[in-house]
Amino acid sequence: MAGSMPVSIADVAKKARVSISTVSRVLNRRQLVNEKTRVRVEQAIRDLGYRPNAFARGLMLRRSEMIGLLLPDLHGEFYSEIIRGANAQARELGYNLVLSSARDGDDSHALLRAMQQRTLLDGVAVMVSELTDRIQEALAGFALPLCVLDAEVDGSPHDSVVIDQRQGAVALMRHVTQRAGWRRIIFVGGHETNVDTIARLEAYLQVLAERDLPLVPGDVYHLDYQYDTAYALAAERVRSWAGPGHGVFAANDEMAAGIVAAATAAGVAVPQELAVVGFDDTRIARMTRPPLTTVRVPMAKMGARAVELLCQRIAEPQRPPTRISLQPELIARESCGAPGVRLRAQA
Amino acid sequence: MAGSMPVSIADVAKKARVSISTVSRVLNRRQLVNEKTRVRVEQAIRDLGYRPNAFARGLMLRRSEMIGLLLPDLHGEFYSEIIRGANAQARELGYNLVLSSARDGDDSHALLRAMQQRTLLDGVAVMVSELTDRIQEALAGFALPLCVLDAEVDGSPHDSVVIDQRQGAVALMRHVTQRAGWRRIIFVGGHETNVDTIARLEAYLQVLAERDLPLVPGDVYHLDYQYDTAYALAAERVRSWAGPGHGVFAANDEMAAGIVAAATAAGVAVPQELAVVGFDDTRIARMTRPPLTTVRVPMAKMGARAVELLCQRIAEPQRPPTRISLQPELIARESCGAPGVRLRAQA
DNA sequence: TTGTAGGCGTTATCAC
DNA sequence: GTGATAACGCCTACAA
Repeated sequence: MAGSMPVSIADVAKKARVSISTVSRVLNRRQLVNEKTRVRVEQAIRDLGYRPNAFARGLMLRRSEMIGLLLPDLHGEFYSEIIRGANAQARELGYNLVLSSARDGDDSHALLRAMQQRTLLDGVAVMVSELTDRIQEALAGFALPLCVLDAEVDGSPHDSVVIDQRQGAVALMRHVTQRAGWRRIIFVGGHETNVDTIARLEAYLQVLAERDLPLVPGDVYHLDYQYDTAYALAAERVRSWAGPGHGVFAANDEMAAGIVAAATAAGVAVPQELAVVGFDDTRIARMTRPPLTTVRVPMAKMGARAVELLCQRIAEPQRPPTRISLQPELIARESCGAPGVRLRAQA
Repeated sequence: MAGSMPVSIADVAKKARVSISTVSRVLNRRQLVNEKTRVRVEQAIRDLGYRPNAFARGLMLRRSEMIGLLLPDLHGEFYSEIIRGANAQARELGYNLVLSSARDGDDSHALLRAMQQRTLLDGVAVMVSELTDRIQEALAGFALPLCVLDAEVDGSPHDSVVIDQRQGAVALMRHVTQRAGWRRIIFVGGHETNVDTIARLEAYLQVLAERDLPLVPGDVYHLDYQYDTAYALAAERVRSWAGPGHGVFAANDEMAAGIVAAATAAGVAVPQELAVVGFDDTRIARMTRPPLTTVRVPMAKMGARAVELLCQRIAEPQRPPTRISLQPELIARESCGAPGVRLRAQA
């Protein structure tokens, strides 16, 4: 079958006793070639195990059918689901997905540079978790088709798909204050510069004000979205947090689960002595005991829509920027202590 | 800055009043270039916003610095961790990672074909969960450097990194039969053709025989590795499974967690009335109540080592095939009912 | 319907 | 040190 030395279109042409262009036609516009010749060429292709060279092809066509997906991290189900959705949609549209993630020291800004530097990508979908100046700058000067996930960039000329975090977080906060009767709310977020944390904290402050609840600065914590860290913090603080009408708003389900586990381990009953809610509705929310009240974020959909937008722009570079806003959904379960609220079936 | 029309190396050369070759030399820093000319060229590059065309470059160099990672699925932490490890290692070695996964109808075999068809990949790391004839065939005739994950392919000429599943599963089975005193063991695996399930089932049978325990055909189930499916099955069967010395060996942690949850919901105490163990030691294992006894599979490491092997082969195509076997590790927690066994600290 | 020839943007091999 | 020039493998007018 496949010889070990690279076989080119010229080899096929010779073997089929036709010209190079005819082989090319067979490869691309099959209809424009005589039936008999086509069969002969196809036979030669098979015999030689010929595979068109994608570099040469790309050099002419100026496209690789590859798009990049740049994520701030790869840890946990949140990103995993985005990848899953993006991958499925990319395949659907005939693209391959090139994955990359900020890691350790080097931030997204450096990666953005690298991605457009000597790259074969037709475009990039990028999720930024912090909007530093350098990142804004990198986005603004980006040379490839671009789609921004999750972050709101003011006056951005790029396509973007965002979650209406504010709305979801407000709904959650109203639920716990109105339905579950929380009066003291501990906020446990990610890093202070994280865009998601910022949006959720804003909602926290807004509803606190709405309900005339005092803002206690010491009740706002900034961690890193990880289970373990939240567990450790809660293990230390949970007794001081506990009390009637007290609850924790964790900025994601992982941290919420860690807090529930730490509370339970410390003998603090959830939700009776300390209620807890999370965010994202990853699978861990249902597996926690009690199951977490949370806000469902359509992660896979977000990935899929971003890829879709990106591919549309690649196909039609001049179209006006589109912004897709995905609505999150309040998922009321038992960890918040609201009486008998079951908005949907639970596993 | 960057003009909108593609600027080539020729433009840079003209602007810097040098030849194309000199620009190329500046770019690749191989040979010495006069300091003054170098500066002039670099200035021109900046002024024009020149980025070398990766296709043309690849056409000459015959490499893209991209490697593929082909997974059977993208669902859940298992694959997510493999991706994470692979991505980190790829970056480390200067490669980009192109992700792909079998989805719905089209199996890995079709994907393998597609990947080498018109692709710019320097090599592919592939994880196969079923060793059908078509897949074996696709692997055997693969034209690119290849590294196989997880599956044992007899007499394979390829590099591979595998987990010694058998050994891990045997250790687990011995633990539950000897330390925890199980005498009836329900096995809940993935699909019958799944390579992991096969290995774990073999260990199950082996230790059953070792311990002179009867094999009850009705006690072997084949599901799909999902939490929900396992929950549903257990919800229905858990009362008939319960009993002193009875336990469930689930082939992954997700299913084990589902079974624990279903048992708890049905009022069957874990591990007193029904013990449960899982496999993989994903994070869910620690979060389950009681925490799961399981076998730790170094998923991220598996991904990283596969990429490493692959890149070594790309660099040195003629080297003899390497096979890396990673050892799993028994993690004894509380769900198995063994008395006071704590091999390691728990979160 | 098929062939010829030019070009895509690099790198590599020579000369100078 | 630097500059022509020939590959690399493919696509696509244009000609036949």
